[in-house]
Amino acid sequence: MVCRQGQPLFGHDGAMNLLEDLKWRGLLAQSTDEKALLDALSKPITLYAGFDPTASSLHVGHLVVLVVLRRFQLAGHHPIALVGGATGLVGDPSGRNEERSLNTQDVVEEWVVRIREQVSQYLDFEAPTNPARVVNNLDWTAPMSAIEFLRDIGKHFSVNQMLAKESVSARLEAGGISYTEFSYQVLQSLDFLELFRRHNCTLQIGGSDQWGNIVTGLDLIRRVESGGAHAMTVPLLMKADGTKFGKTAGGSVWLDPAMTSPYAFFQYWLNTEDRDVINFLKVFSFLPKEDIEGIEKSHLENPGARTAHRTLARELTILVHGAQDCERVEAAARALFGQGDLNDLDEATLESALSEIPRASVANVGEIPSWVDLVVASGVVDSKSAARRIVREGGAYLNNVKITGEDFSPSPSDFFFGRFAILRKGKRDLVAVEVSKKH
RNA sequence: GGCGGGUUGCCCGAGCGGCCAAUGGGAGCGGACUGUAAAUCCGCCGGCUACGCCUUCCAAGGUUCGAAUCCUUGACCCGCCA
Repeated sequence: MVCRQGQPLFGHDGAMNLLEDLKWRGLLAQSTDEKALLDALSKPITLYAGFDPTASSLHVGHLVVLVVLRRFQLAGHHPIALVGGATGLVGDPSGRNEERSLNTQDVVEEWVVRIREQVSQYLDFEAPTNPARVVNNLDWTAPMSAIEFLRDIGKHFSVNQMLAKESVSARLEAGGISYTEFSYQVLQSLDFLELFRRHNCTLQIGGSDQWGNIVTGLDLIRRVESGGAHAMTVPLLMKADGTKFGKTAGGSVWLDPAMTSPYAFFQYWLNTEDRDVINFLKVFSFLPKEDIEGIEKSHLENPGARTAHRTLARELTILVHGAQDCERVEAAARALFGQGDLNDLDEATLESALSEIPRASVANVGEIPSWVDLVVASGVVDSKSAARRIVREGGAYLNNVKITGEDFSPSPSDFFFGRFAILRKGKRDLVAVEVSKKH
């Protein structure tokens, strides 16, 4: 699994292949001296990327870096995923114009556990020559005393330079920064130094907003260990319309299936704008260049077929949720969304399709709440006012048939197999209504 | 510690005693057109037991027939000075 046939892993050519591929995918934003990096990569190196526990799950934005880490592993290098048990307690000022509110230690601890699990999913720990590692920076930060920190680490930092960092200066402009967040770059630098010492880790990768923090680490390594190391960042992904990637009305698209269902996840990618779809395939998929170019060609010839979108959705859902889930949610979408008549679906198909989407339960067919109440109960809309508005505006459906009347309620005969009905809000938001079994 | 400015709905941002559930923009939502795309156009966009009622403009008090708008106190933010 480590390399594609015919591709030399190492040596100048191997390193070249890796870098050229990253460039072609648009994954190279900045790096330290490219020749030096190329030289370094001609032998297996150890590299790392850090992920701070700022929520109980990572989201699709993190996936860019995770996937790059994996690309490096596939090319034979040793990846380390660092979970920021320490840095997560402090808060990175990068890219924020406001101080973060601190999370409690308990909460961060819990998130560390979950994120550790998540990052592990994308790396191979069984690889015979280059197994992955996961580390937690709390392990070397927590035992350090304040005096040690100030004398051994702090002494190597110039406040002048720290202030000049974009992440800090932006905040000084915007209104201020606490000493806590100001110190973040020191902690991150310490991580790089520590991994350099422990594992001879000589490359850190991250989002381009991390460039400042990363090169500060390089300085520290140079000063303390006279060591040479490298840095590389991936661009912050933007959508063609200039908005942030990975956000929906409901917030982030999470990797945790409990937070973003595999169905919603698949739909997110399927609904990618045309202008972005090829770009996203390059960034996220492991499909080789030739395949993506082929997809691009057929996409341009017949965009309506949405093959590129479908490929993207599939690749990503398989990567994050596995092939089985992908198949399930795709089948569900086909069944519910397809041109076919809902009446043609058999009970088992319908049941499994409906299990993928938001739902509302009904006690028995004797007393069925209104369409409005059901949609609110499912969580798909926030208030009855909003649900009523949708009915009024002609966006309300029962079993693919438009309904009118704000007080409309489904009747018993609307339930397939006496158990299921499907509500739709607008073009693509579906709600399953299930009659719960009698006790 | 002193002086000045600020805190408005998801975000930005008007309003400066009644005409305010509160202008405008963005986001979002529905419709039309399409391809479960984009752009465009139209409509919506606090809640509810809904042509009426209820709760909002940092918090708590107060003035007034009446306050987001005035006063007092407090919290937080910003700027200048020490």
